[in-house]
Amino acid sequence: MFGLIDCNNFYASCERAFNPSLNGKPVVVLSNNDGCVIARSAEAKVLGIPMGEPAYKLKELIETNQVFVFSSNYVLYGDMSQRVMNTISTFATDMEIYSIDEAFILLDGFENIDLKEYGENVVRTVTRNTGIPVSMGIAHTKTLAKVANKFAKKYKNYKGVCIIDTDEKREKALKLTDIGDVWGIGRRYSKRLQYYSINNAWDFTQRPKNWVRHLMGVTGERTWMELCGIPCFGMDTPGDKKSICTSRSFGERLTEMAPISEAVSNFAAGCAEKLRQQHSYGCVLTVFIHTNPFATNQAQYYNQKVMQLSVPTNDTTELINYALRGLKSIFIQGYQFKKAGVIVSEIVPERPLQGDLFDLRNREKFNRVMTVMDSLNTMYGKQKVKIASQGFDRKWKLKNERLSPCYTTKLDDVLEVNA
DNA sequence: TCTGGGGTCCTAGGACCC
DNA sequence: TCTGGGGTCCTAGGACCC
Repeated sequence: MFGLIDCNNFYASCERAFNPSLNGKPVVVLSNNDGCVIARSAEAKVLGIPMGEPAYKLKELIETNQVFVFSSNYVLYGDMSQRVMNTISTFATDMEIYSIDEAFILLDGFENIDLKEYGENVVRTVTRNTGIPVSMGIAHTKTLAKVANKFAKKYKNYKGVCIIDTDEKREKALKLTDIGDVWGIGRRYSKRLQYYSINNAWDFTQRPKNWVRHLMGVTGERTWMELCGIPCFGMDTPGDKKSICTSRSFGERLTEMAPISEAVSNFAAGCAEKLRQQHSYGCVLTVFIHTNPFATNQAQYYNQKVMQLSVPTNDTTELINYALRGLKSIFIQGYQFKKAGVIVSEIVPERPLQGDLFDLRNREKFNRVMTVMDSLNTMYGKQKVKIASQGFDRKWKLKNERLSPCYTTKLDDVLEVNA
């Protein structure tokens, strides 16, 4: 059996964990740049605030209902996620962290254990240890565990745990699950399936396998089988990233090269750091810039430059160099730029490294520089040491006017309790 | 005025090889 | 008039996830 533990309204719950006055109140968390809603507490959902809605469209609704609004604080959420995962890991020998707020665990050898009791214990313990409410779904396949998890969240008297372990329960659950809510069926397929009068997950399983294969390929076929109780997905051990992207929308529109160069330097540096963390090198670097696609009355420009690196690298200085050269080749004066980014792809392990016969760079030396830089930044804080082109102006910086404190990672932000 | 950021996998078709 | 059979690799686009 697979268990899926998923945090309830994760980002909103993180904000609440250290600010209990928010309990029972509507809370929303906004995306970078305070752009759109990416998390909502149950109360905010009741108010009809949709996921992904731009914040400015909700201004009135937010004011009249006294919704508490937060900029996203990924440092806090990342740290809270680790705490949740640490607790879950004490309950299982095989665990797969699937995203920032959910994890699968393998329930093998649990034949003589009361799964309901076990699940309730997991849910209770995680919530007690971290302050984050979670739910757990248990079933024979990952996709069914996902379905079970939705019911665990939906019905209070389940005490946060739902188990689908018989055909009767499976049929009942699938009949109550909209086709679009199935893991692996997104907006497009859900629309196409509805065209064939498939409205819920049960309808879907009643179609012949070949028909599904024809319409949706092997991925659809796998989902079909999983819903029928035949496992297609095992526990995954996520390997190294195959592409790494760092990109941001700017807090204000930029027209000049200088602040955009600074931003792009920082994005390249971010990619380099991520590469070093997973002990990989990148072989291709892409840099892109574009104007604001929503501003339809303005002149639009999008361009990107893809560059093959002469030697695979994870060196910040080298990647910044490429990125800035690429930027220079695509930047045009006269546009209001809104976003830029750097993507590193064709990622290979650090060793063995294929060198370049004519390479003049002292790679040993630069490697040591990077190692020292990383260790200084680990010890004294992010970006204590950086490359000059990363700059200090930060004209491109994000808008985040409603940022909560970093309660768990910054000494100055630690809560004070008056007793 | 104001609309996020980061990933994965699969498939079809074209170009090429013998 | 008639034009084989068997492969690989790459890329763009489409779908999905959180």
